[in-house]
Amino acid sequence: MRRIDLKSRKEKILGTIVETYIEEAKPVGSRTIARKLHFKFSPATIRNIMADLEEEGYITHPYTSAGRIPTDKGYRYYVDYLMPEEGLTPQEKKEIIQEYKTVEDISEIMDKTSRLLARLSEEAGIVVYPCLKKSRLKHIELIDIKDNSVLMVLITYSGLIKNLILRFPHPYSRSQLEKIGNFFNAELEGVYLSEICKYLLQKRLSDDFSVYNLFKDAFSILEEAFKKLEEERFCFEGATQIITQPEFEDRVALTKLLRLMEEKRLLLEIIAQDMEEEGIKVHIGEENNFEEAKSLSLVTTNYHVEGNTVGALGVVGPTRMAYAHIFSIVKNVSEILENILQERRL
Amino acid sequence: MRRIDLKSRKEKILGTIVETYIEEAKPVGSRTIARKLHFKFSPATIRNIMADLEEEGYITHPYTSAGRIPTDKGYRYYVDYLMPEEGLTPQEKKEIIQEYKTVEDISEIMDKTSRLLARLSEEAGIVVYPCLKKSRLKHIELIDIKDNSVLMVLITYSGLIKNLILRFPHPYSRSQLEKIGNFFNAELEGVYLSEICKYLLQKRLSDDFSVYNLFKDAFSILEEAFKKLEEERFCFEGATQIITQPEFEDRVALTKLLRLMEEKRLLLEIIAQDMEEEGIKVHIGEENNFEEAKSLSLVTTNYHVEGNTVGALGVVGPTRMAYAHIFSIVKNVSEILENILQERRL
DNA sequence: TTTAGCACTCTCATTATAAGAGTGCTAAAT
DNA sequence: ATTTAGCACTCTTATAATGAGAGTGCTAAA
Repeated sequence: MRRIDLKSRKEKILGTIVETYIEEAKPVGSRTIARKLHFKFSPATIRNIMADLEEEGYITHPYTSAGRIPTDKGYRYYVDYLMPEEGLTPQEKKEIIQEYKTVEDISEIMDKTSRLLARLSEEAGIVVYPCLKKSRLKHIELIDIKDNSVLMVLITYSGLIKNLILRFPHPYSRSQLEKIGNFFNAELEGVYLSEICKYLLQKRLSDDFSVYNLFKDAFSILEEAFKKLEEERFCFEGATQIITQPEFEDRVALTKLLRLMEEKRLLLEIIAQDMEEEGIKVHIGEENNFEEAKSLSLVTTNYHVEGNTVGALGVVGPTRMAYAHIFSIVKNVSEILENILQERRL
Repeated sequence: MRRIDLKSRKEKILGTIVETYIEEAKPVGSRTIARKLHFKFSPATIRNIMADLEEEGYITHPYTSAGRIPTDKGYRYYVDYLMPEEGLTPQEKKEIIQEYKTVEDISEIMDKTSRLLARLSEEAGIVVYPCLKKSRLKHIELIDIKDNSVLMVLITYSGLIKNLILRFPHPYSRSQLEKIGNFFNAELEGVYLSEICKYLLQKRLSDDFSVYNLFKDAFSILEEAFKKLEEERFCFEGATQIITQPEFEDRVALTKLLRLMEEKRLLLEIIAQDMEEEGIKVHIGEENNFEEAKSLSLVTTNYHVEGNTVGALGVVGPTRMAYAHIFSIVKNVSEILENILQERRL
């Protein structure tokens, strides 16, 4: 949405309404605004301006004579043009450092990140695991575990480690496995995981048949295993605390929200769509395509390792959320997450 | 608690009160009971008996003249002596099969199990990961990943696979790693993971010094890594749906519950304590040691692989929960989980 | 020992009432 | 041409009052 020319006085009042409503969760009256603006305008003047803002669709009345609350359009204008840039408090920064102090494996990092987002924002936090497909292979190890089963350990340059169990139609001897493993490592090192199958298929036509023949009848097994890497995993934390917000005292709103919590995949879809686009994105209420999410807002961003977008994270809550603060939380947490992942790359 | 001699008429009435209250969530009156018992007794008779039951502490009044609700003692008696043995409906059995149809790695199994418990019981489900310490080592693989870092893959006979990253004070060559790996596999195969450190320490005094010397300065690293295996991981699902139960409309009760949900570790503690004891355990309300859990009940059981208790699972909800049904859910799900884990062992 | 009858208690839903917050409009002030 | 004060009006919310209903406990009869 382009910036509409709201004269600065109007903007100040809209901003005050939005911020006050975010804080207090109840309709904002003209007197309150006058006070917040140090009586630069009288309540009567403010009422006139509010009538204009309402006509233009930035705010509404819940009933004839209550204060005003922002509409989605109002929040959108606030987020795009009025929102101040906020930083985190030293306290919050300390909390982040503290949380990440003892992390080891990736699922722990994801867990802690989503908890952090939830706790700092006092809404729900969601984090999508770094996606393997966009990482380059550093090393493959094949370990014979039983009969026809082989454990394949994939290690990527981005520091991700993934175990896959392959069930072949017939057993391989240890020396055969070693041969295949060496072949894989020689041929596939540096290749993006998403490309591996394609790459192997091409090899079929190439020179080194002796090893390829060893596993070519098991190719479909490999293909299927690599498909597993496509699945997006994610963490979601804080559902319970967003339920206690006053907007969900209403039984209908609550039921909708609960359905969404059960079907978290819908949220994943929203957040995954954003992944391709750089920067922090905000989705406000009705802007969301899913019926269940139309009373919610999301603040999301993607995160990178070695310059590649590998995942996304964000905060989910009612449309009445502390956008400025949450913007800053999402920004900071994603940056710190990037640093941590960066340090772990191989 | 021993069976107190409640004459069978009393028992019938207590059972009816418990079951009706579980279903309806509101105090049960004498007329309702009379109807449920096909007017074998008049409401007046039932009132007399209820007065006795109340005096003995099995039921209470919320206020002078409402119906009765069971006390924790009442629920306890019901669970111990009155509860019928219920099975699952074919529908439910189908749902379980369906859920487990496509499972691959252990975290997926745990995830699905907790979701299953939550969905079937309409309460919250909790599952503790199989504990590695109680598994015997089948194979160790050491993979050089970067500078001083080595990936250690532990494979157990129970089919669990665990990756640990070891950061050594100095780098090892590939051939050194292989030597150490071979040594480990030769010496440690079949040893319980909890015993490995102790076992290696004993080796210090033994004959084969040449390999032991290679890593003995890194022993503390190993020790620390193995300590990681002690941590209990778990899944918890369904918190949102137990919040909607009428008992949590009260703001105070809700707050307590939310704190518990944030600090899920408390639940873990309860469930982990039960692990040592065989069979299905029921904890009712005040029986729980934690303040926050005193209005909740847990139905838990442990599960086994190869005869060893390796984990636990259960259902958490308000004291007014469908004990008979949930008992059956916990029993069936744990059995099926055991089968699945059993099939995966190596 | 069981049951019918009845007075009594307490909740819950409904209604009435008053206080309060906030608006919109009009007319005066700047 | 704006801005503001004043005021009537609207709608919510809290509180109290009321009555119906559910269910009890007790007494006395079956």
